[in-house]
Amino acid sequence: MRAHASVMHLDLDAFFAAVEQRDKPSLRGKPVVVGGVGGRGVVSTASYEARVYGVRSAMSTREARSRCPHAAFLSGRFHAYREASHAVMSLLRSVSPLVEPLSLDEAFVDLERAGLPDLEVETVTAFAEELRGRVTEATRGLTASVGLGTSKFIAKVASDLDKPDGLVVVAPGTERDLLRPMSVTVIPGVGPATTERLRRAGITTVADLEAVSLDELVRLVGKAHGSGLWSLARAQDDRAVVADREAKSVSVEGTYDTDLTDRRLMEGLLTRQAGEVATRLRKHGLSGRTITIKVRLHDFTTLSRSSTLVSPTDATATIARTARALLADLDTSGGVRLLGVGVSGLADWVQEDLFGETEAEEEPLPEVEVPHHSRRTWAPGMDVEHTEMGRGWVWGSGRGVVTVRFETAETPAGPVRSYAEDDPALSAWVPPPLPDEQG
DNA sequence: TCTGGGGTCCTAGGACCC
DNA sequence: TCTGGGGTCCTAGGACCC
Repeated sequence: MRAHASVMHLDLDAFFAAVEQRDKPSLRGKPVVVGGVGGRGVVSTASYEARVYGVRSAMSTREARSRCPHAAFLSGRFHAYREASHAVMSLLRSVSPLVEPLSLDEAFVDLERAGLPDLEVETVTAFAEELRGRVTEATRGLTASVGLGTSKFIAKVASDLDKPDGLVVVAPGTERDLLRPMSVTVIPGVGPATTERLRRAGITTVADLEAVSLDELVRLVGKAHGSGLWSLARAQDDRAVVADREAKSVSVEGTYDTDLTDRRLMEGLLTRQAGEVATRLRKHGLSGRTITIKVRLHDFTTLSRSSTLVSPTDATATIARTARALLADLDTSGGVRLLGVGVSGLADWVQEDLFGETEAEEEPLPEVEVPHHSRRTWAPGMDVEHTEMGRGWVWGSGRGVVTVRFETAETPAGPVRSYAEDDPALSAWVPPPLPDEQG
C-alpha cells in the first residue's frame, strides 16, 4: 500500500451500449442491449435504461427480451469498440507510461509516473476530474467512472462507488473503514463459489473476513486464494501497475444454436477455428506448443483435451490436425453445444520451418480429409463465395446439396442457404495471403 | 431452448529426473 | 520385504474476470 492515492482505475460506463447510443442518436435515452442475439446468446452490456428493467450482463438474451421486450438488441460492432478503446488507452498513455488495460473498457493508471507536482488528495482529484473530461472528448461523448486509491484494489472498489460518470477518491488511511461493512464480493476473485463457501463459515462481510485467521482461510479456500483474501481484507495490496502484459493463450470458440451431432461437421468447425487461431497467432508474431480443444456437451458438461507438441507452431494445418485428433477421443454422441480451439505455451518467435509444415516428429494422426479450398467438393468449414450472397462457409453437404452459412462480423449466426452442388454461382474462396481482417 | 467469448490463475495427480 | 523428497512438466478441471 502506498502513502498516496496514486493508483487510478478507469472504467467506461456501459461501454458497448454507450458506443451504440453515441453512433445512433435514435437509441439515446432508450434501453439498449448488446450481446449474443442467437438462441443461446447472453448479454454483454445493457444500457442504464435497460438496467432499470433488471437486464444485466451475463443474463441470457432470452431472459433480457422477456424483461425488456422494447429494448434494442444488438450483436455488437467490435471494430467501433476497439477504436473507442484505443482512443482512451492512447490518452491514458499520454498521461503516464504505466497503463495496464484490463479489457477494452477498463484500465489502471499509475499516477506516480504522471509527473504531477505532488500526490496529495486535492491534486490527484483535480487531475482525475480533468482527465475524465478529456476521455469524454476523445471518445466523442462516452463517460468514465474513476476511482483513486493507495492500491489497485482500493482504486477498483472506488471506481464502482459512484457509477456512472463519477469520481471517488479514497483518502489514504481510510481504506479499512471503507471496506469493513462491505460484502466479501467486493474482493476481486470472490465469485459465487467462494462466496458460498465463506457464507457457510459465517463470513459475509469484509469485517467478518478480517476476524478469520490465515490458517483458517487457507483451509476454507486454498493456499493462494486464502492468503490473497487475508491480505485484501486488510487492504494490503502491493500489486504493481504493469504495462504491456504478454498474452499467454489465443483461442476461438463458438456455441451453436442447435446441438451438433455430426462428427464430420465438428471436424470442419474445428478446422475453421484452427485457421482463425493461426491467423491471430501470426498477426502477433506468436506461436505455441500446446493445442487445447474445448467441448461443451448438450448437458453443459465441459471437457478439455490438450496436446503439447515438441516445438511451437502457428500453422493452421498442424493446429487443425491436432484438434481433430483430440476430438476423436471424446464421446459426443449426446450432442455438442460448444466447440473451441486454443493455443498456449506461447513463444514470441516462430520455429524455423525446416520441414514445410514442421510436423515430421509428431505422432501419427488419424486420416481425416482436410477441407481444401482449391477443390470443388464442398467440405464443412471451407470458405465459399456466392455471387449474390457474398462470402460464407460450408455448413453441411451431401446428396448433391450444399448448405452455406453466410456470416459476417455483424451477424455471427448469419443466414443459411442451400444450393445444388454444381450451382455455378457458388465458388471456392481462397483467402488472400495474411488477411488483416480485424483490428 | 436456461447458461457467450476471450482470457487469467490455481489445484491436483502422474510422469520423470536427480 | 521396504519404499525420500524436491523440482518441473504435462494434463484436466474449475473459479473467476470483463
